[in-house]
Amino acid sequence: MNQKQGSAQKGPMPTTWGSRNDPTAQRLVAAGRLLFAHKGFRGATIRAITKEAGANLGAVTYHFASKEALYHAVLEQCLRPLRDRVTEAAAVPGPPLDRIEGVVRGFFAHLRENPDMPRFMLREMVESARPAAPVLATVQHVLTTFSILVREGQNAGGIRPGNPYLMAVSVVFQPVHLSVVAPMLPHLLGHPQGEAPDALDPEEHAVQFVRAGLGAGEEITA
Amino acid sequence: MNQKQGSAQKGPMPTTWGSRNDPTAQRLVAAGRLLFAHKGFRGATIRAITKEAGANLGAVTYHFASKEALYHAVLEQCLRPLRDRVTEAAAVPGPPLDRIEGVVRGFFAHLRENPDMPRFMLREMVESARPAAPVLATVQHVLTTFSILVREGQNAGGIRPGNPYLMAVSVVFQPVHLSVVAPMLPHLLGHPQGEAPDALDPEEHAVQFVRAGLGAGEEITA
DNA sequence: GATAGATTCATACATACGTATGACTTTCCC
DNA sequence: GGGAAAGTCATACGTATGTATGAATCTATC
Repeated sequence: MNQKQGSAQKGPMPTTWGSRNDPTAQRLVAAGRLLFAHKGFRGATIRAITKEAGANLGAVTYHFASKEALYHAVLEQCLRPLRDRVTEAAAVPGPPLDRIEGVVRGFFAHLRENPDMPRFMLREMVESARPAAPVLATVQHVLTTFSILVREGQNAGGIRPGNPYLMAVSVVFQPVHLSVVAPMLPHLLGHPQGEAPDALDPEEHAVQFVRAGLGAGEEITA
Repeated sequence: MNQKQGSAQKGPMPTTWGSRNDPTAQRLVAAGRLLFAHKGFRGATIRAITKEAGANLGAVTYHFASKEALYHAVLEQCLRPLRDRVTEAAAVPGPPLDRIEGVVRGFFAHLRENPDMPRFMLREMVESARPAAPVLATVQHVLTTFSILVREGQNAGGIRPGNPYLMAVSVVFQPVHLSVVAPMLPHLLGHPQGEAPDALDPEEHAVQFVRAGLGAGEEITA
């Protein structure tokens, strides 16, 4: 009948996991990602997801055993690449502030390539009292990575003193909320269409804001 | 039968609006505020709200005509004081950077006094494609207020160049997400209970981060 | 090409939701 | 104190939801 996701290799193809190589399951994850991001867990119905994926109503139950399991699969597929990208961006050599800039830019790139992700992250941050496991792992990882870089910079002298975790929070949320809000800005401020008042480059702005916010004070002129 | 909210003074007391002075309607707004903030619009059911308020199932329909109308009332009750506080904090005399600090502190104070508000704001930002009217008005107002202060500071020289709206976004979200994330930090980072690793003062951190992020570079030493 | 397993499909079921309804009880003004 | 309006209450209705079920179809191996 069903196949639980954790149990053995009983998937449609004997690969590592029951959804790989399977068009339907893949399409379900893609559709779930789209709809979960835009309507939340409760708001995205199995009927809408399966319709979006061109699959039968029973497909989610068959391939993932439950809506929540599909949700976890979607989260994992969204967040794992982000974790990887943050890890490698933090590992390049150079002064900590430059590496932080690299992570911020990597974050932006990832959000640009996956447009439904920032909404998703904000939503998960807010939706459940206890975030799901992939979210928790990602947040922990990103926050820890940033805070280590911050502490390094504080020891080396390029970053001003302050709690590294709070600094990490202030930094990591810049790409997230700027990616969500910046596209809405023209509409929010009353400008009729996409007519941007000035140049709206959230990434460049974020980089400068973060560098200024963390920096010991002389890196702009240097 | 019912009383629509917009129509005339047909409320339980002939005051300005149908919910003022009425214990039940007030309790519904309070309960709705609590539950909407924690579970979202769809997640907070009328049954849960009325139970929380100690009212009958039909109370929402009777006092507000619909769940959505209650939601709007809740939003209005949440956001109006915030708008007012921002307005008056921005109006005090002084250099723009100090007034921005004042607005940030006012923001924090408001969020501290209304603990379910930051979740609420993030949620509304993310939940609906088009935010509700009170949210839109508040966001517009706060963003405009900040951007005006930023531009003033840029002209006066205390604030570095850059798009004022993006700067406003970066500033205004600091109180919001710090208020949400900071209490979760010890748990997120694995520290068992409320045992904070260092001093966790989100407000002080935000003020310094914002000043540094916006400042032209010399206000710390000055 | 038959057969077993994997997958799709239509449909059914139980539950939870927002709202409607009409009877009941309280409150207030003359 | 009587009566109308305001408010409360229990219950019903229609719909939407996640999941279960069993038959039908596809796929691959011998």
